[in-house]
Amino acid sequence: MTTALKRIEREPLWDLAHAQLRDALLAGRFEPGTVLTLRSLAESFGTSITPVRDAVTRLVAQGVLQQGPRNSAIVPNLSRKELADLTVVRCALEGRAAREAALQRHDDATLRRLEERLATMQSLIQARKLESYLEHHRKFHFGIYAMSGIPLMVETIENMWLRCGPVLSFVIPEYVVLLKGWDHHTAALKAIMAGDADGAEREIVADISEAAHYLAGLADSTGQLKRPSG
Amino acid sequence: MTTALKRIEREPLWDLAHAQLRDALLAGRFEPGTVLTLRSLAESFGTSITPVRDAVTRLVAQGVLQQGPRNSAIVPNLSRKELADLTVVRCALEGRAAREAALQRHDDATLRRLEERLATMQSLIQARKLESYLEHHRKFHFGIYAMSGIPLMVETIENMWLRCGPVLSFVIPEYVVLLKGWDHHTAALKAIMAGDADGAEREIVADISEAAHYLAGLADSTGQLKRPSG
DNA sequence: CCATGTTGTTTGTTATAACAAACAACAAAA
DNA sequence: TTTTGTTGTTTGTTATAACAAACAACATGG
Repeated sequence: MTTALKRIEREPLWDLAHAQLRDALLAGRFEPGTVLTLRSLAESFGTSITPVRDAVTRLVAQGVLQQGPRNSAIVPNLSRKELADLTVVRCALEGRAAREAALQRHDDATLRRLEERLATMQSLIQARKLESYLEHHRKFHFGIYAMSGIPLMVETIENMWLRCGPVLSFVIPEYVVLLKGWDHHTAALKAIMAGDADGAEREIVADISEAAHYLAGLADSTGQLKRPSG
Repeated sequence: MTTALKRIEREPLWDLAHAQLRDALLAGRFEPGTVLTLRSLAESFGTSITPVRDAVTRLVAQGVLQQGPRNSAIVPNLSRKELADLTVVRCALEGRAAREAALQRHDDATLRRLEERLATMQSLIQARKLESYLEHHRKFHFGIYAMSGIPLMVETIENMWLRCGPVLSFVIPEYVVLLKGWDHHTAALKAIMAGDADGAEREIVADISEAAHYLAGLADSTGQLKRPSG
């Protein structure tokens, strides 16, 4: 039976605020180092401070926002060391997820969808549509991780991506255009389809490591990552 | 210069509530499946609902508490599948942490402290002081993970431990007394001291896997983990 | 006896106000 | 000029009240 009536769901305001902040962080729309004040956020959302307080509390608990002095929430500015740490954790997690994905059977529809997305990504790069490329790039990675069949894994990896969200936008202009990581993506997918667990893990780890190595080059003398001025 | 005066810091009420709930969860003082209502928690803490709301929001954001219908917070009851997922993630994370720990040099004081703790754990088992054994067991594991030099790793692993906190108490009566996992602990520490990365990872993974295998045997026909009646 | 409608209670959500700590600007004294 | 004290503003914290949805108990009608 099909539901004739649409399900009633009144999403709480703090949930909407949380999602909006989350997307803004992931897209790099907040300059690293910015302090987010409850009242200004409340004003921009058109609500009282109570819902935005819940949202910010949640973000801080997830480690997405750093808590500065006086429990203020600031969008994190990654140092070279923090980026290296993030890379180690991401490699362990995402490498393992790719391995688990390779160990399981998948229906053709799922695999074909990923192949199509890969093709889309290539054309988006050549068309220099960088912002929508990043969206597909993200969905490609998480499409693989979802194939592990471990929701907790996906959730944890998502948390790591959120943490490097603000600096992730730094990578757009130069790195992506050079098709860096392109071969790793195709090789990883091919390995998963072939059931090659070692290969899948190796390619994903290589993809992450190389991107991190590129990003590390953007650090200044103090170790802080900076957006390339070009 | 040494600070002559102690730093002034008035911890927020919701931080205290968060810590108390966190410890109670980790110690298994809440029966899995219990729904935590804001007003009852507020009454037991002697505060208004605002601080406890912040604390609960944080716990839910961390995945420590599950959110049931009507955004209510319930202490999670792990299924066999969720335990298996948790085990995969923990092995990837904690195995890698042990590996990183083995790759670095450590001062003798740190290593000796861990050896002493290991001895303490053994005597606590033989004296059947199970609850304080678990405390030392936890500190031993995290002592190793801290030696990786990666705070993010420690933080993420801590999150995973929190998630299996409620059922972790199930393991106390029988498993620990049998000295299961004892050899893995000593072997892991020895491997780290010898700089044997492969061995360190292997032993930690074995420790986690065997405990998980034991726990999985406690699942009922529906897949829910139950406290042994004995 | 069962189904249905009503009502009261419980519970999360949101807004608002009062509060305290921190910070910035400015003024006054050395 | 520099330092110090004051003041006003900003900002997170907490309590409280009003609100709405969900649930349970009970009553009512078939």
